[in-house]
Amino acid sequence: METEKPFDHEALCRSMLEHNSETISIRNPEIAIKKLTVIIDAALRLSNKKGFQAMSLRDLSKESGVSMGGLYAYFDTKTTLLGMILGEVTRAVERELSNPPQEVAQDPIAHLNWLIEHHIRLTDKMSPWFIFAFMEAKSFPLAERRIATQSEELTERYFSDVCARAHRQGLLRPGVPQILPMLIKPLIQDWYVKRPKYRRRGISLRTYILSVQAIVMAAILPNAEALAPDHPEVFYD
Amino acid sequence: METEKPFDHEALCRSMLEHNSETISIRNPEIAIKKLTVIIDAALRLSNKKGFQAMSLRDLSKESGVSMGGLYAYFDTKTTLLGMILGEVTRAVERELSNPPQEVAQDPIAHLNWLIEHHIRLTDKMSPWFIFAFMEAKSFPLAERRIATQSEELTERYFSDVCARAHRQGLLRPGVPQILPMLIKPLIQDWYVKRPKYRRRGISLRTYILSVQAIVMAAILPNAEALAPDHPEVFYD
DNA sequence: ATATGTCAATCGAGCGTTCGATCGATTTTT
DNA sequence: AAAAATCGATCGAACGCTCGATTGACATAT
Repeated sequence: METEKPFDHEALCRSMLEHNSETISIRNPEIAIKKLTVIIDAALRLSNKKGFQAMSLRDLSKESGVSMGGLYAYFDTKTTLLGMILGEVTRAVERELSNPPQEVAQDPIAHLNWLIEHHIRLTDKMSPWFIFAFMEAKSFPLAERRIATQSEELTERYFSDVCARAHRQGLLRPGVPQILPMLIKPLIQDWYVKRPKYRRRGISLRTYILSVQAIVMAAILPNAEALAPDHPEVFYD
Repeated sequence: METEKPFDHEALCRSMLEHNSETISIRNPEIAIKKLTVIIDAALRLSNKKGFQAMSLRDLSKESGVSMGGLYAYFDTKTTLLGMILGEVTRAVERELSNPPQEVAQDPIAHLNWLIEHHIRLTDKMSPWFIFAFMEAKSFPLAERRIATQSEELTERYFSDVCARAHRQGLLRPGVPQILPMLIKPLIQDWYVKRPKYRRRGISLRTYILSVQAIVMAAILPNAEALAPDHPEVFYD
């Protein structure tokens, strides 16, 4: 049970502590990480239920079991708390998607499939974080919104770069929409944006990944056969 | 300029007044519609900027030019205001998508393309309304959230029904993901969810529609040629 | 071993402000 | 003159945030 999640909140909060050491007044790292985990956990739960603005610090205090004043040992402003969470999301995306294995990086098609799979898996493991970043973005203060926009553009560049490479190598069939790289992101996002729906319908993570890959491959590959893979349960019979 | 938008807010607010006559205390319909239009217009503008919860009624009063007390002649609760807007969105979807022209309804493929085009065009004309319904849904009270969920499921059924019909008629190629109908919605939603991005990149509505159609057609049609249409500027060369 | 001193960590009452909602006075329409 | 519509002062509750008081674990002195 303890090694279950490689991206559990505790590990993320450790990174969070390192990157915000000047605004967190707690000196003992063990205590800080443990409590930060509880606070962030509660903050994501409340935010994703009613929105960050609508979450009062009294709500957060009650949900986390940390007093009002105690909270302010971990952030100096409600907006700072927002920025801390947001920063951790963008760091995770960069960390996980910028270093594909060598054998994958050489083949643009394999690279694209790798990006799709790992991006979905990342957002799955960190879904409360991504839901937060996505749904609250519009109400961010200007500075924080810029970070969110740049992070979004970075993600898209992963897709557009690999598509451009595939195009240069003549791997695309005719009639691939130029904005296809922009449309991969919403396909990936739906997994965490509407997660309850997919859970309700019994769609597994694996099925979802295979389906998105199949759609994207169908959109770009010249030979239609390449995309009827060996997972029949995923597709129309 | 006056006949520019078939779904201008005034027409929508007229429908809104009819469906909420018991909670609106203004007796003169002309006055009511005119003022309701101003109020809803301001409410959508403010909500989509900072979130419905974060929008105070004082903000709304200032933005709309209607006094605090005046607002309460049009709704008895802030939540009621939310429900009024939401109801109008679901009505519009049903009104616009449930009656395809006869010649389209007979061919599932044409029907699917028709649904994609008209759904995108509807959300484009009513984008503030759809942004509101989509972004605020999670913070709705239970009753309002149910309406939103059912509306979402209705929309999806339009797509899944037509896909099922295409499948029964043997029009689908092998390897079409069973969850494809679920994934059409996010492709459509991206147009209004991330509209500033598409505007920034100079993507036209027409290009967007053609691109989504091309991706979906590529995903379901057996012959890849069918999807290299006569709009070269939309696609990779 | 016990007593004392120290300070990071925690707490919750209370600050000024703003919230959703109310209502009697006033203006506009009929 | 009566009715309809509009206004803005007003309310108690709740907001983000501050701050002085308290705790408890550990180092030092006895």
